[in-house]
Amino acid sequence: MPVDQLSTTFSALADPTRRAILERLADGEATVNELAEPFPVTIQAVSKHLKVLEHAGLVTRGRAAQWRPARLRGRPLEDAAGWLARYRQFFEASFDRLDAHLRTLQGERDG
Amino acid sequence: MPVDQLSTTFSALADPTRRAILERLADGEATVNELAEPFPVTIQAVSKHLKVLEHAGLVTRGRAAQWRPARLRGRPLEDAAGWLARYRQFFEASFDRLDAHLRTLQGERDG
DNA sequence: GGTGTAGTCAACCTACTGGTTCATCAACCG
DNA sequence: CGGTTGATGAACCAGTAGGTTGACTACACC
Repeated sequence: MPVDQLSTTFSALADPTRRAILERLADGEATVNELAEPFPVTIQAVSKHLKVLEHAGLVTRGRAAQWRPARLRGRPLEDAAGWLARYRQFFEASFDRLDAHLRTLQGERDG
Repeated sequence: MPVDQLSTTFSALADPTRRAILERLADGEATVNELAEPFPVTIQAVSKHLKVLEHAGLVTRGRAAQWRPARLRGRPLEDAAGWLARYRQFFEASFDRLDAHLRTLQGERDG
């Protein structure tokens, strides 16, 4: 029974169609029809997915004439990434190195 | 219909009990009874959660006498974090500014 | 071999999910 | 006004998820 924000977020991300929708929205806002185009499901199904994403705070909806463009909101993604970041020590090589590199860069700039 | 790895991972993370189990396992391996102790559910339910986590590749099980200790595996978490990292630009706070700053620096250098 | 402890299997129940179809609302356009 | 386009609402359905209880397997120890 997912009620907390993090559960809602991860749950929303657990569907490939919804992740694809978010990927599309990363390029800018889009209408339901535009979003539905690549998928072999009905518009209504996509509309439902958008409801889920909206409920999770991952998208907001605008209103322009008869269109209700969806726009990405990153906040919950940031929280999810924050939760995952606590397990960095269990990740293997590459990310660690990237992170170390970023820290080094930052250190050079700030120090 | 979550069949891909990422969907399986996010789906596994979408349950607060399972996330708590992972948090516990970050401190080292534990038996089913130890893992079940904090939760108001039966051992069987926790056993099921472990099955889900195992199926998602997030834990492996050992075998010592009648115990089957669970151990955290970070790999899928890394993949999930990798997916989320693509949305860094949509995060508001520090990372965003750092990123923008880095881009600016690079632009100055390259342009 | 019998008893206690750790854990899983199986059957079952309720609730939710992702999808459908059909109907409806809202806004533009001729 | 009437038709068309964009999108949602509602009812329904099959499958899955998370939980339970009860029975069972596996190992340890006397």
